[in-house]
Amino acid sequence: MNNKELIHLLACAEALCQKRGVRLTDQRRSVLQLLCLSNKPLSAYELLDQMRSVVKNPAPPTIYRALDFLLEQGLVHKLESLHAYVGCAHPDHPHASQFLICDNCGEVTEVEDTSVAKSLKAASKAVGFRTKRPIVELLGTCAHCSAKHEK
Amino acid sequence: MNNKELIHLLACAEALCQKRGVRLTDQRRSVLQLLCLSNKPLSAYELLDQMRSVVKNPAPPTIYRALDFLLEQGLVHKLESLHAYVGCAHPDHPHASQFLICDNCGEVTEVEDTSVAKSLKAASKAVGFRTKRPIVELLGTCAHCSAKHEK
DNA sequence: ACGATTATGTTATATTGTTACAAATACACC
DNA sequence: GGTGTATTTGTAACAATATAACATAATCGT
Repeated sequence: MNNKELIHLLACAEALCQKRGVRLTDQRRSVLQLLCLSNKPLSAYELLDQMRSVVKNPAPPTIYRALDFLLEQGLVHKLESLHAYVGCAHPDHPHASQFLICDNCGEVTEVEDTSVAKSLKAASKAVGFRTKRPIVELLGTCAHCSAKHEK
Repeated sequence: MNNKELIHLLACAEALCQKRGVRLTDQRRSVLQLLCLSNKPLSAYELLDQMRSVVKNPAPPTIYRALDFLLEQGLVHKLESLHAYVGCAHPDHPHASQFLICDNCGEVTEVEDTSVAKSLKAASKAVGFRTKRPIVELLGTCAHCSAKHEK
């Protein structure tokens, strides 16, 4: 994400929190910012390292609390299969996304496929299951790496 | 899983490994057995505890190696969101499954929905992504717990 | 029987995440 | 503005999950 995008996203996050009556404190904003500036998912402890340039002696709870908040507000996502976190690409509307995770270059793409969402809904409805949090992470090879490997 | 089912599943696993020229050793079989007998997912360390009744001094690698093998052979699945493992319900054919995980009672149901598989395939194909391992875990409330809660 | 491969034993350590309690800050209300 | 309350942050210890490294043992093909 470039600088202009970051500024827009932070403004968006700010507005969202204001509207909801929750506080986007300095620490929370910093964590969000670090995630958005990174071009790859960051683990909690990578975030912890990077936070040293922002606060004096960050400890694990510092990060996990900020992450908990941001996850609740839908501003970041957790990638369960990587134990890592990414900034949400579309924080302005609630959504169930899917993640395409390239195990070659590490690139992660967030997509929102309505057809996937629909079929998941149908499958769970068929057995009376009420989904609160759908986790969809596809591990594989991105287009770029596939092409490169075939050369 | 009841005893008869377990015997069938172990025989099936045995045959599969034979066919593939890989070894289903005592330890591996024990881990598979423990997972299949459990009515809920087990963490690696729960397995480790239970293995004490089978081998003298099991250490983490004992379990993780067995799990690695069983995962490779498709005999067990890992639930990324729970850090836990379950015996595969249909080991005899390769498949991409989805898991419905009840966060109330802990029940996990493995389903194989072709419509979900298809839409995931379409979504990834659209961006040139080649999926090797699809992870689909729906966290929510199972039918039984939903009904109970409404009473 | 021999050498090579595969599996296991053992110790230590890395990584990820939580608990518990104290101090500080922000907020609502008077 | 002061006061009590709720929220956020600081800090230390620890729990849970997973891997590394290297030694020993079992198995397999020849």
